Formats: sequence, C-alpha cells, structure tokens
Amino acid sequence: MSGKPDTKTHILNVAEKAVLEKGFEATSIEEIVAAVGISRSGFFYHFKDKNALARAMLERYIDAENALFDDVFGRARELNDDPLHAMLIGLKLLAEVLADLPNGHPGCVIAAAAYQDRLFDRGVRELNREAILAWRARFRAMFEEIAERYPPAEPVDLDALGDMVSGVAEGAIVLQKVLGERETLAAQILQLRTYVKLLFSPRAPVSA
Amino acid sequence: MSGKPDTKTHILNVAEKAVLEKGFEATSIEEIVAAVGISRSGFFYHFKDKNALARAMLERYIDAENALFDDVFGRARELNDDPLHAMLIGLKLLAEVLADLPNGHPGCVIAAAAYQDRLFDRGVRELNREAILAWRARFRAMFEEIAERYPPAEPVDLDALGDMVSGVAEGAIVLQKVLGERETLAAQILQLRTYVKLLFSPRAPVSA
DNA sequence: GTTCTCCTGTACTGCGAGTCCAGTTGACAT
DNA sequence: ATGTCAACTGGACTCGCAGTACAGGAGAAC
Repeated sequence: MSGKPDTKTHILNVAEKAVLEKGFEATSIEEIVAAVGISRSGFFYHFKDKNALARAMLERYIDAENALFDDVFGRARELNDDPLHAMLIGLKLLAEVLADLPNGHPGCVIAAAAYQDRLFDRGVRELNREAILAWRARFRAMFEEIAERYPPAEPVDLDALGDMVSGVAEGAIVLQKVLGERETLAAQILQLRTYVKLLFSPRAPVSA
Repeated sequence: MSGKPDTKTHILNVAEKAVLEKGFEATSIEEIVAAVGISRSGFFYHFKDKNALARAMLERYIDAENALFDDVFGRARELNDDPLHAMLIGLKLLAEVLADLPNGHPGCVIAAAAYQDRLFDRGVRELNREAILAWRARFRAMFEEIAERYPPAEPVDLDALGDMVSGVAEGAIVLQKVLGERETLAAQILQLRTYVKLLFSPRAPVSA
C-alpha cells in the first residue's frame, strides 16, 4: 500500500514514536523534521505550533483506539451473542492484540498529555476528557447489558466498572514502560477479564 | 511542628506541587525559586540540575507511598489477623485515605517520570523500576498468604495480581487527572477490592 | 502563464537550563 | 577577634529550542 504517506501524516508518525519514547517536551521540533526530512519551516507550515501537533496526535490516537475497540468487541460479539461471553472474548482478544504489538504498547498519548498538562490548551484537555468519558459510556453500556442477564455477585458501580477498562490499561502501560517488560499490559487486561468473569458468573455461596 | 522546613525540603514541596500540576518540563526553575523565595544560584546550590531534583522528588515520593502502605495494611492486619480480611480492610482504608486527600490525589511522580523519560538519567529510571518491583513483591507476598488459605476461584498469576494494585492506582490517577473528578481513584481501588474478594472468597458453582 | 499548495532558507526574538565565579552573611569554634 | 564553613546572592555568559517573519522556489492544475 502507501509507499508515501503525506508529509503531515509522516510528521505525526515520527512525532508519536518520539513522544511516547521520551515525552512531549523532550522531543524537539528539530529532531522531528530531521527524521522526516523536511525543514523547520515545513513543520510550521503544517502545524501552527507544538500544541497543534499535540492535538492532532491525540485525535489520531483516540480514533485508533476507538477503531481497535470497535474491531475487537465487534468480532467478539459476532462470535458469541451473549453479552457476558462476548465481553470475555473481547477482553481476551484485546489482551492478545496488545501482547502482539512488536515492542509492546508504546504508551498512551492520553496519559502522556495528562502528565504534561500545562503544555496544552483547553481544547486538548477537553478532547482527552471526552475520550475517557466516551470509553466509560461504551463499556458501561456493555456491562449494563451483562448485568441485566447476570446479576453481579457484588454490588457494583457500573460507571466505575466502565472506567476500569481504560484505567487498568493506562496503569498497565505505565508499569510496562517503567519495568521494560512486554507482557504486563496483556496480563493486567486478563486480570480484569477474570474480575468480570467472577463478578457476573452465576454461583451460590458455599454456606447457607 | 515545623514552622520552617529547611530550604531543600521547601524546594521539593514547591516543585512537587508544580510538577504534578503541570508536568516536569513545564515547571521552570525560575518559578520554583520565586515561590520558595531564593535565587537561582540558591537552587543550584542544593541541586546540581533538574535531574537531581527529579531524583530527590522520586525518592521522597516512593518513601511516602511505602509509609502509606505500611500504615494502611499494618493497621488492617492489626484489625484482623486473617490475611484475606486484612487485605480487604486495607484496600478499604486505602480508598478512604485517597478519597480524603483535599484535592484528590495530586498524581503520581512515577507515572510523570515514566512519560517524560528522556529527561532523566538511568539512575532515576532505575529508582522508578525498583519501586514498582518492590510493590509487586509486597503485594504478591500478601496474596500468596491469602491464596494458601483461600484457593482462588480462577487460576491467577500472583505477580500480575501484585502489579494490579499499583497498576489500578496509576491508571485511576490518570483518569482522575483527565476527568477532574475526585472520586475516581477511590472507586477504582474499591473495584480492585471487589475483585480480590470474589477471587478468594469460598463459593460453589450453582450447577453441578 | 497564473495561481495554489507545499514547501526551503535565513534571520531574528525570547525563554529557560546550566555554568562560572566573586562576594556576602550568620553561626559556631578556638 | 579571628577564622572558617555552609548557605546562600548577583551578574554575566553560553546554548538549545520554540516561535515569528518573510522572501522565494518547484511542481501540478486550470
């Protein structure tokens, strides 16, 4: 396919890689344009400033994550129409996909932005917020459907449960980055899967 | 007590607050010394460079977290000698402590460092790594003791379960920062508590 | 052959990190 | 009283990077 991505996409590719490796501030425009093979002026032609770059990166990242979730949980639902089983399959697929990434998940642009807050304008922060809320809503809806059919073993706040998917992933990415391990993210997703399984699987207490 | 912390501590206090609000790079030495009321030269008298500041902040943060865990899980164990119940009490206490922080948890220096990697030298990264591994070991040991007495309902990787405590906390802090909510961190810790409860509580399948 | 998009090149401002170093101030020691 | 040491101040400097300004070029599209 694309032997040549357009320059703007090329910049985003290079920038994303560098930012996830080193942090946003630590990535200079100088090195980005060197890697892309354009001039500094060329960069500023495409992006007003670094803030615009951050915004574009975030938008792209959020879209990609949404597409990944659509794909994984869509496929899972096709495999099994039961909402609980679909969720469990989806989480397993997700863990597999994340484990198969060549160098482990590179990190989350959302968290990167969260920890370098002041660099970004309100728009960027708002974008970030909306993405997290959308994921909460997405997973909450899925858990609601499950909870209707399978009463949870413990009382549970479905918003918190929805947040847990993004939260566990974010946290695991941090751990993975710090530890330099490749398996951590998948392992944590599988822990979450076990939780969901236990929470919604039919069972009876051992004692009356 | 301390009407006057010494200057070095004062710098660390001011810097930690600023860094967690804005990110490390976005915090200038200029504004730190202005807030502390010393000169730039005064700053460099105490810290060789910003890296030294980061290292000192990390060390302090890790020590404080360890002290918090010692306190919370120590108290929990005093309240109940059963390892599972102590863990459940400890997680509840932890959620309460974190929820009671005035402005929510300010963020995690570990994650902040993880996402601004290149700024720091190997020593800082190693420090970070050791802290995460120490927490893994700490919680793993607690879960091992629990698993001996209460066979887990699902096969579980105890390292991953140990990591989950720091991981869920890290992830929740990110969510909380992005969402601007105060309850997220406590809610996520309570989700983890529910997972632990379900995983280790005695039960029997509903059908033969 | 004009116009538009996508650049290049140069030259500039301004900020913040980090260095160097000379000098000050107050406490404490002898 | 004298010396000395830790904890600073102040000023001057270098360097790297973000961002601005603007003039101009190369190629496709009409």
